[in-house]
Amino acid sequence: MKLSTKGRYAVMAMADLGKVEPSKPVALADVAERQEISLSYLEQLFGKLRRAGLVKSVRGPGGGYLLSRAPSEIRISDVITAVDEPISATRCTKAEGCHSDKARCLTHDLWQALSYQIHLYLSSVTLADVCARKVLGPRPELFEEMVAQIPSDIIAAE
Amino acid sequence: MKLSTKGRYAVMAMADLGKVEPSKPVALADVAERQEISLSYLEQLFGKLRRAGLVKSVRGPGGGYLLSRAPSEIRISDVITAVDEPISATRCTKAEGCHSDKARCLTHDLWQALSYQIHLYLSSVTLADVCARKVLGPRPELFEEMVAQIPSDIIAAE
DNA sequence: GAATACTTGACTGTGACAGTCGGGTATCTT
DNA sequence: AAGATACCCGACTGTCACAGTCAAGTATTC
Repeated sequence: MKLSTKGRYAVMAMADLGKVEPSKPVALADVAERQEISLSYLEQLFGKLRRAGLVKSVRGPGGGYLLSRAPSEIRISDVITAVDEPISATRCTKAEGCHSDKARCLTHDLWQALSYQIHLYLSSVTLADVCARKVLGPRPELFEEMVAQIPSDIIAAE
Repeated sequence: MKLSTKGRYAVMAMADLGKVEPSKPVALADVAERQEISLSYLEQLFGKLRRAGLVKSVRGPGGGYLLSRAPSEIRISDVITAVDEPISATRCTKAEGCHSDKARCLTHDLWQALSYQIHLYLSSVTLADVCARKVLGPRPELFEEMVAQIPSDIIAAE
């Protein structure tokens, strides 16, 4: 199970934009330095973010990128889907396979439900939440329960 | 964002074991044929499942694998963590990085919370649930809401 | 003792991620 | 107009896990 850092880099960079005052473009070089991400790699990511309509670019000296909406109006799921490959957890397509093979469809439902869970969570958190350190999601009252249930090996240790 | 099919194969195979009567070993070759998974690949996965204590093996003719517990006592998260690499969504370790770099820690919290969400869901579903097609998770009443919120591009189309 | 079936390790191809490099284009400042 | 700034774009590379194959071995039953 792997959650790529690609989307994480994008969120880090977007949060960086969200923390300075709006209407002032931020140069990618500054973001790269503050977040310790390769400039060239950031350019790739921001190309996708721009095409997705999440940021606007200003060329020339003094230029850079700025958020196209308020941080509270940008969901983390928007950022993730803009830069990541789409979630593809299943092998059976709608066209074939699922009809004859019951067992495969059972897990297909499971994986689809998991995708929903992930997306539901990432949709519930906005850039503004991340900047304000409110990242516990739609049900903060469950956080203690969540932590208690997790065996340590689910998270890669050191 | 990618959810590997490795864990899915493992769940499919475990569900296959769960659907036949217990105490009768099932040959991997049968599972491979029913689930359309390479036999050699299945052998790899069941090696991990056995070392994790989820299945027991019976050697010799008439042998095979059987679940070491009742399907209702086996959580999907047990299966996933047995065969998958641990979830590693973050780059900053506890030892360094997180102290000086606030912005990185912000997304660190976010990704950790996401890992919790995923694990919470996968812990809430058992093998028996999968076999009985009850895979909506801890809050089935939210399913309609979930579906309504998902843009189609989050799931790889066709 | 032969057939069955698990067990193990080495090996290979593919694809996404992560990152680099080099050139280009638009725009502002002087 | 020139040049500096900074976005823009495509090609390229290394690494790693996944997905799968192959071959040899060991234990057990009939």
